[in-house]
Amino acid sequence: MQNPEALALSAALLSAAGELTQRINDGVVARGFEGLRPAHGFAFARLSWGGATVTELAAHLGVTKQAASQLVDEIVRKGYAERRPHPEDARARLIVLTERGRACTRAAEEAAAEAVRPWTELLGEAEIRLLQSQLLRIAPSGPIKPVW
Amino acid sequence: MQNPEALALSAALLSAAGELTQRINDGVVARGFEGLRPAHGFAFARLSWGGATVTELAAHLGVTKQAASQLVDEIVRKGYAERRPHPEDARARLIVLTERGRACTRAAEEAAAEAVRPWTELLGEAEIRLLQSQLLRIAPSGPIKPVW
DNA sequence: GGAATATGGTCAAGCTGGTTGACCATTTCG
DNA sequence: CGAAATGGTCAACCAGCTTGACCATATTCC
Repeated sequence: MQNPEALALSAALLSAAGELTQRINDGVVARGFEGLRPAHGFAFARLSWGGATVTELAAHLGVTKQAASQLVDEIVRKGYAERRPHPEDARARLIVLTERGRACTRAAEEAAAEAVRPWTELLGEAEIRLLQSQLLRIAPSGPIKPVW
Repeated sequence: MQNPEALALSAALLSAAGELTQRINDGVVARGFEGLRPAHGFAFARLSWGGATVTELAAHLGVTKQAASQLVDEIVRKGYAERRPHPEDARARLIVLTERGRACTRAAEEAAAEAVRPWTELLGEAEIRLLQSQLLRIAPSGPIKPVW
């Protein structure tokens, strides 16, 4: 792949990612969950799988544990999650989603499906599946970081 | 496409985009251009096509013109661009890249090619081309926004 | 032509979301 | 047991953006 092509690929990837994030967040807000930013969505994604500690969340989001703690403050204050004592470590606290938090996660899934739909119409079902499989092979499993 | 799949696709897309941004920026820094953030790269991309006004840049980046003006201050101070009087409008100024700015743009192209290389090895040349064509069809041409 | 309005740009102040550094409670290791 | 490591929070600070006010030049319209 030549240089300018690689840059075009990168720009397209970033542009698509930004658009998608925006649409998902808009969709979540439209479903009645206010005061949320995309970062909260990524936190929910991690929490929905059995909860997590602040430190685990920080690693997942690629920020300091102080920043993660602030974010947890926020979603707790808004009723999406709660801090419980950790069952195996008295130092730690387990952050778990409330029912409202789980409802919000489902809303995000719906919004994502809705956001992807125009792409499916554009590329067709088969190509979307291929795209997904390519991206899954490419995507690192490390922390999810903002694009810039 | 079912809900959880759409979310998985989104996560993969965002993850890949974040990783790519990081690598390109690292590559640019490694080539000796310091003090730059990914946002600067997107500004350069717009400027390299004949320059732009602050307002045009702001629209391209999806920020206020004040924010764009600050960003221009920065890259001017660091020697990547300069403000010239606009040839057709005495109110406006045309921001153009300096030779150093163009060199940095070339470095970004190299870094992008380098960042994409492992993906080419993973998927093969043909699939990468397909991926690019899919993304180009999907990507909106609107402002480039951060992923979250 | 000239007043009214729109547009390009900058300055200043403030907010938000992150950082670093210090600290306490608890756990783990030697 | 004591020392070091780990989970978490508090506090102070900082970068990058926003809003609001303002000036200079262009454009519109009578």
